[in-house]
This record gives sequence, C-alpha cells and structure tokens, in this order.
Amino acid sequence: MSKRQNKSSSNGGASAVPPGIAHIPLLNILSDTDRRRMLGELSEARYAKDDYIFREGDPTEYFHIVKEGVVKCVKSSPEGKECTLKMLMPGDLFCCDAAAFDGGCHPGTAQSMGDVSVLRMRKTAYFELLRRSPDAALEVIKYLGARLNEAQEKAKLLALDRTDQRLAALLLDLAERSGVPDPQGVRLAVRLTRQDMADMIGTTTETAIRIMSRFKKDRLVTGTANRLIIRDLARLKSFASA
Amino acid sequence: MSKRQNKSSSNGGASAVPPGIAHIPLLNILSDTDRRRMLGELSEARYAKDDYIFREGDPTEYFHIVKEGVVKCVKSSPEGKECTLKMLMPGDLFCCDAAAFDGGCHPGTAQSMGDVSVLRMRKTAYFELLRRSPDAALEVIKYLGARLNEAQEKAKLLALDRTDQRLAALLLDLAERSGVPDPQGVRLAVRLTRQDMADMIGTTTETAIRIMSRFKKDRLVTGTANRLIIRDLARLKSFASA
DNA sequence: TCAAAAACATGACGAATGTCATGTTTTTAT
DNA sequence: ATAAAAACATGACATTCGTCATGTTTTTGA
Repeated sequence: MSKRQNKSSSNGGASAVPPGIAHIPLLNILSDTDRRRMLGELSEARYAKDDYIFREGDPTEYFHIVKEGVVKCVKSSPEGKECTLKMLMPGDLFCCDAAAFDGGCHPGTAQSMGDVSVLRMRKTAYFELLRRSPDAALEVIKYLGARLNEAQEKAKLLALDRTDQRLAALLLDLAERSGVPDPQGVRLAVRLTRQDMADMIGTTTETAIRIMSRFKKDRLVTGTANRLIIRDLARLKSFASA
Repeated sequence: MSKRQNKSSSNGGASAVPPGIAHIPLLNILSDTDRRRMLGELSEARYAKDDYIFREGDPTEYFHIVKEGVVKCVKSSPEGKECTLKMLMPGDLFCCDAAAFDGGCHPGTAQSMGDVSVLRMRKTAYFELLRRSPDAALEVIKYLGARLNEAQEKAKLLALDRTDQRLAALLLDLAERSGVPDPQGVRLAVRLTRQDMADMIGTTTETAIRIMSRFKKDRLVTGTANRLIIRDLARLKSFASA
C-alpha cells in the first residue's frame, strides 16, 4: 500500500529514492544520475542516546545528514558550562561548511538526543559532488543561509530579550518543528528536560524551572520532560514578543 | 610604481583584475572568463555615514560585496532596542543566502559606518553565476560556513560569558580585524562609540562605559571613539577567557 | 572659534538572574 | 515492584546588570 513511485522518476527503477530518505531535500533535488552517485557515497551510522557523533576539536572527516532522530549541537566553556546551539531534525545537514574542506576541526560537539541515524559522506566525495552538481551547491547555500539567519536571530534573542521571553520563543519553535497534536494542545516529540531548555536559552536550570513553574501556573504549558505539552500557543506567542 | 600585473593572469590584458578589488577572494578565485562576466554584472554603489543600504523587511534585490569601508548588520526589537550582529569589512559578502533567491525579505538592516563603497549584482545574475561556476559556489559555501561559525560563537559568548568578558572579546576581535599599529599598542581603524560596543555585546551604553572605565584604569585600553587604543592585547585576552 | 550636540562618566537604586541548599516527584533500571 | 538516579521544585541570599538622574568632556558643524 505504500507509495512506491517517486513523482520525479522519469526513467527506470534504478533512480527510485530508497525508503527513509524521501524527506531529505538535498537528495530530492538532484538529477537521477547525481542522486545515484551520491547514494553510492553515503553510508549510514547509528547512535544511541547521548552518544557523541563528534566532539569539539575533532578533525572533520564527514559531511552529515540527519536521517532519523534528533542531534544537538553544543559548545562548552572551559569552566564546564554548556550551550546548545541547535537541535538538528531529520533532513538537516551538518558540517556543510569550510571546516569540511580544508582539514579543519569541529567548532562544536554533535550529540544524539535519542536513537539517531545519520547519513554521511567523506568530505572529498562531498566536495566533488558540489563541484559536479550546481543544484546540490545551491541547495547547500540556501540551507547555510537559513542556518545563518537562525543563528543571528538566536543571538538577537540572547542580546535583547528577557529569559522568560527566550524560553517562550524556544517552546514555540519546538512546537512548530517537532510538535504533535494532543488533546490538551501540542505535545513535543523530543524529550526535553528543564536543563536542556536552560542550555538552549543561556540560563541556569533553576531559572528555567522557575519560569516553567510560572508558565504552568498560568496554564501555558504542562508536564515534564517525557511528556511536555504546550497548552496555549497563541498566548505564549504574545508573551514571547512583549 | 603600483603592481599592475596580477600573478594569475595567464593571457591578455582583458583578464586583469581592476584596481581596488584585488582583496576580494571571490573575484580572485574565478577563471578569467567567469571573472570578466561577473565584473560585467557588478555595479558600484556608494554610501555616506549612517546611510541605510537596506532595511529589515525590504525585499531582497541584490547580492553585495563590501569594497571599501565598514557596514554594520543590525536587528532591532519592537521596543526600539538594537543589536549589531556583525561588522562587515572590505571583502565581506552579504546576502549570499536564500533570501537572495526566492523573493524573500531582508532579515536585518545594513547600515554604513562611514564612507562605504559596495559592489552589487542583481540576484538573478548572482544565481546564474553560482550555477555556472562551481568555484564561486564553493567559495560562497566556505564563506557562509565561516559566518555561521562566527554567529554561533557569538551566541555562545552571549549565553555563557559575563558582559565584561564579551567586551574584552569584542575588542580583541576588532583589534585583529581592523587594528593598526600604534606607539601605545593597537589602534582600531573603525570609529566605535561605547554605544556601538554595547549594541554589539548585548548590553546598555552605561554598562559598556563602566566596563571601559575599568579597562582604562587597569591600563588595558585608552582613548574614546575617534581614537581607541588597545594597550595590552595579551592581558585582555587572558581576561576574556577567565 | 564657539556653541550645540554627541559621547563619556559616575552615583544611587531596583529588578533580574545566578548560586547554594534542601526537599519532593518522576523516571529508570534491575 | 522497588531502589537508585535523575528531574523538578522552592527558598534565601548574593551578584550582575539595567534604569534614571546628573554632570563633564569631546566632537562636530556653522
């Protein structure tokens, strides 16, 4: 009963997009030839909860695509404090950048938040793909541009907004990107502790807990890490930008 | 007496890089043919101090390269507070990203910090260039990757470091990127008020002034906007990461 | 060169947030 | 099912930082 025919397959079966990767834009915009070539270079790697995919300072070897699960990008300070820069979801690319070219090192750590599967490609093959396929290169430029805007928006929030507004903005963002319908509102598909939230908005666990307590009392949210529900998107939104 | 021969010009005079753009990597990595074509599409625009090159929300029309002067990228909050995301220096690219493709809007404002000259190119021509020249596309990917790392490093500083450490880090960064030797240390070539600093590190003018007063008392810096000197790079560096 | 404007400076005070301590609830693993 | 561990919760207090007020110094422009 599953949809086996890809809408863009204009020739033989050899060009079918394998199952499980239909949601990855970069693969779908390629020509059949380039996609076949890329699939030949991609290998799959699996990780369990809290595994490191790579750590800050490691040499860059691969270009990566998240296939399943959630990967967090983290930087840490000498004193051991951590800051989560981004939650990568299925379809997200990482290490598209310069570090992947000129023998650099990873500027941050990538860690799985649960069971994760990533597709990866040696950087020389990635480099060749980009040279051969303008479509791929443009897709990567688009993606990097979007990521840059995100990062700058995040810097703006950190620079100008109060902690409670940043937390509200975070919950809204996650509700949009990983929310599933729930009788009480929108449930987050990612498991997210108060400490995870704190790391993402640049505050302490205690402050995140206090703010969540207030949001709970105001009936904006409910539940804890395993089952976190946003009860009032609209009111949370107006709170975030006030 | 000026060096007229470009080291990479392997054929006739038509391929010479025009004066004033020798410092722009994107132009120098291109083949003679592509460079000639790109130069044909680039036009120059000049701006006086505090002019807007574009404003947040404006439709994107051009891809830009800073030729001379300094351009600041700013976002502002509904309440009128401002946050400076980045100082663009000669050779820097801007609007390389998705917004430049699909008819989007500028996520922030670009404003000149003094007399500025930028080279620009309609986005359709830019798009064609990237499709035709893998070298150009790779250069843009590299550049965007570097900018993304910068933005994430900035987010990390805002999330984890104290205000005085962020200011120290800012001064170090500017000393490296726009510093000129001075009998007393390193002088910054950009005019930078305490308010400019505040906007760049996510604090208020008063706090920036207080911290600068302390740095001055500790003989780390001296001078004001028009003539700002870093007297002790090394000590400032150890302060930034302590 | 001189007045006006911008930038710099500092104090007093309050609000927001971090730190430490202690206890409860939820989750995990056996 | 139950013990251990992790997550959540809350109070008390210290620190950082923002706000407002006021005055001085530097820069700008006629």
